[in-house]
Amino acid sequence: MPQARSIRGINGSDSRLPLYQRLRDEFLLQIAEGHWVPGTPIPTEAEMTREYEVAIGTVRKAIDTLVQDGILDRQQGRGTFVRRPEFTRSLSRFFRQVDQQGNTCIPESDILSLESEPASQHVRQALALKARARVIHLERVRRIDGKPLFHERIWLSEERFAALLDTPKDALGDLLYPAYEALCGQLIAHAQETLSVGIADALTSAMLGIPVETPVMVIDRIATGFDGTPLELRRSYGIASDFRYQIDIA
Amino acid sequence: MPQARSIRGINGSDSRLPLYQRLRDEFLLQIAEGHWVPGTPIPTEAEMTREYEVAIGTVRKAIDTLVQDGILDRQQGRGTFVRRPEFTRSLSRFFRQVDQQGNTCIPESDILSLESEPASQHVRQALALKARARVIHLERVRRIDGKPLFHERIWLSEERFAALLDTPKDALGDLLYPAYEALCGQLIAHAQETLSVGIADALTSAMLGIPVETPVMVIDRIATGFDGTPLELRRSYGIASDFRYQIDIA
DNA sequence: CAGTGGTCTAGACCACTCT
DNA sequence: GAGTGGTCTAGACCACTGT
Repeated sequence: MPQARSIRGINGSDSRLPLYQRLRDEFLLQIAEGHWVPGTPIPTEAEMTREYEVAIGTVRKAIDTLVQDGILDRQQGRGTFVRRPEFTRSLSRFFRQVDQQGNTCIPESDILSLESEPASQHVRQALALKARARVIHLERVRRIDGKPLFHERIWLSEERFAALLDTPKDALGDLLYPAYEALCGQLIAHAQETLSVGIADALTSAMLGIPVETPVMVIDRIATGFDGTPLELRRSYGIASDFRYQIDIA
Repeated sequence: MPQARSIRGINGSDSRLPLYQRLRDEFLLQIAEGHWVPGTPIPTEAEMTREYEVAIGTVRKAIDTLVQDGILDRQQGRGTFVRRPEFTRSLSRFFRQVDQQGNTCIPESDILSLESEPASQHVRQALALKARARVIHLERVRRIDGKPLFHERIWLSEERFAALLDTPKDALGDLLYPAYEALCGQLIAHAQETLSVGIADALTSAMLGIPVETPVMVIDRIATGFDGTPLELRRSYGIASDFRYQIDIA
């Protein structure tokens, strides 16, 4: 019988906070520390009730907030899981990405280069690297039916992602994040994207097949792990006229 | 003692749906029909418990979902209210709108023209107007500290907004939606915005003080009332280099 | 102070998934 | 059939707002 580690006093949480919020913090800790990982269900509601000595409604409310935030995923009859983030929600999905049959699809990835280089100051800051750290730099083009959609520049800490240097660049597939997980054990949990408008430089315009100095959408992304460490820095260039973004205001 | 109108059978809702979802639908109906309006609290949880003959937890869950969707607003000790939509969440807030003191602020509105005209086919469709209906067309520039931020074109059904034609255009103030409510009794509840990139035409470039053919962000907005009727069509042009949009992917 | 929403409990029963 | 999350109930007590 495991010791019930009552949530009421522990955990560093402000004990004036409602129980369900302290529970929520505790759950986030379990995820950040890697005790709960995507793929295996987290403990059942009944177990948590015993473990933390709270009512099941309180456990449910704590889980509710995390489900709401897209961090957990309930599956009736199966269990509750840590969600893999849905990068289909990226700003990049607002580019016209349909194939000849009219289906939305994942663009093909064509990696132009993959090499080690010293981190520039900007990259070192964004990835929180030590002085004189090295990074892996990828350049790639993403296409649908051969039509270029994005030109992308990506930087990764060489220390964490060294395994990529031993992999032929044509073997990485169309999606990088599964490769990060499989080859380097690095799980991407969150990302922050910033959209702005720029002007195509020589390389980008050549890659996208547009005249130089045409407007392009620029998407800057910083992707982080479950513990908040920045793992990937990415800049994507897309043709501005292919872009259309829609929101609802309630 | 009013008749308890049990939610269990009525309301056109599919009776296989959970109670709280049928309650939610019922609440949305109260809002759409104007029985619940912003400014006065909706009935208390205890009242609804009696009215619909359900447990208070079920009422709370129904309200929870509407609060989550930004439709209701709970205020402890005061009551629960129908929310006025926050148009501070518009895409337009992603333009650099700070004054000389560095504070975010509401741009000044300078109405260039306000006149009645026959609806074009595009406007008629967007506002769901009858054939040969007339519309009110506004053109305005929005500025901060005198610096132009947007050029806007706005169309409204003349039938609903006739009172605007009797108002001097300088008396409308910086925000139109309060004027719609005060002068025309038209409450904006939702809006849908679409962002794309275009090229400034002669008028827009003159209004924004930029060269012709410079890239501009184009925000198309359709704003609707609580019952879903489209009320306003709006197109805003802003300087692309002032634009920066940020999202989080969880 | 009365009345509101906010938190928490304790349990019943249902619907779904897997074996 | 055993075990999971989903729905619903009934009530206690707390925290905040207005008078």
